[in-house]
Amino acid sequence: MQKSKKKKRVLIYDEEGLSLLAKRLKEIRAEKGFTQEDLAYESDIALSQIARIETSRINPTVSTIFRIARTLDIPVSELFNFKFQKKQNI
Amino acid sequence: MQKSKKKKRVLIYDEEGLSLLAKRLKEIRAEKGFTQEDLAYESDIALSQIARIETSRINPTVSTIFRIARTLDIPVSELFNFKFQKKQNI
DNA sequence: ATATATTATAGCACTTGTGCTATATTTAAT
DNA sequence: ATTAAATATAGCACAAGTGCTATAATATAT
Repeated sequence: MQKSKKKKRVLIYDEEGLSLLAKRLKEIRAEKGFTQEDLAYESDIALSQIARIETSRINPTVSTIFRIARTLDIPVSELFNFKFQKKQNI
Repeated sequence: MQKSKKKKRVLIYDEEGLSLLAKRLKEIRAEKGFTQEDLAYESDIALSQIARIETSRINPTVSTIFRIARTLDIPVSELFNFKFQKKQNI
């Protein structure tokens, strides 16, 4: 390589998983009759953050998901109750 | 307040959930016969990161967990197959 | 006991998650 | 059609996740 293109570090971002999680959260939240604002308020999570998760625009931490699960009063595994279809692209 | 003590922002950190996840990962990884290094290498995740997760010293993102689940060839929900005992302390 | 393998810690740089606030967009009610 | 409610976006500051590298501590073999 002539100009040693500085390799930009790519962090982990699992698009498929994130959008499946988003979908699952939207579903369950609706079932439970929570608005995003309800969930945000009762979980003490920013409303913008809830929206970001449900539109899979961020890669939340597990603690955020834990807190959501606690508020919705469901096992965490419920939110991850899906199957990957694709091979992961790193 | 005299000196308006600037309130430090406290981010979400679910200790109980994180240590349950750590335990679950350790178990499953052992069952599958992976060392931390195996898992790190095959998942393309830093070894130090795997260790940090298994000692619950960090709060990983869901994509990291997704990638681990993919490598271990298990449903993500397997890693979250536990129940909270405590009320969350915010 | 002593190598060897495995796991745990540490520090740094870089990237990104999160909270906050405000605003725009979409959806639902009337 | 208007209004109101709900959801989506945006930008900033700050905290923290991640990769990398090196080293320490612990467990396992021999």
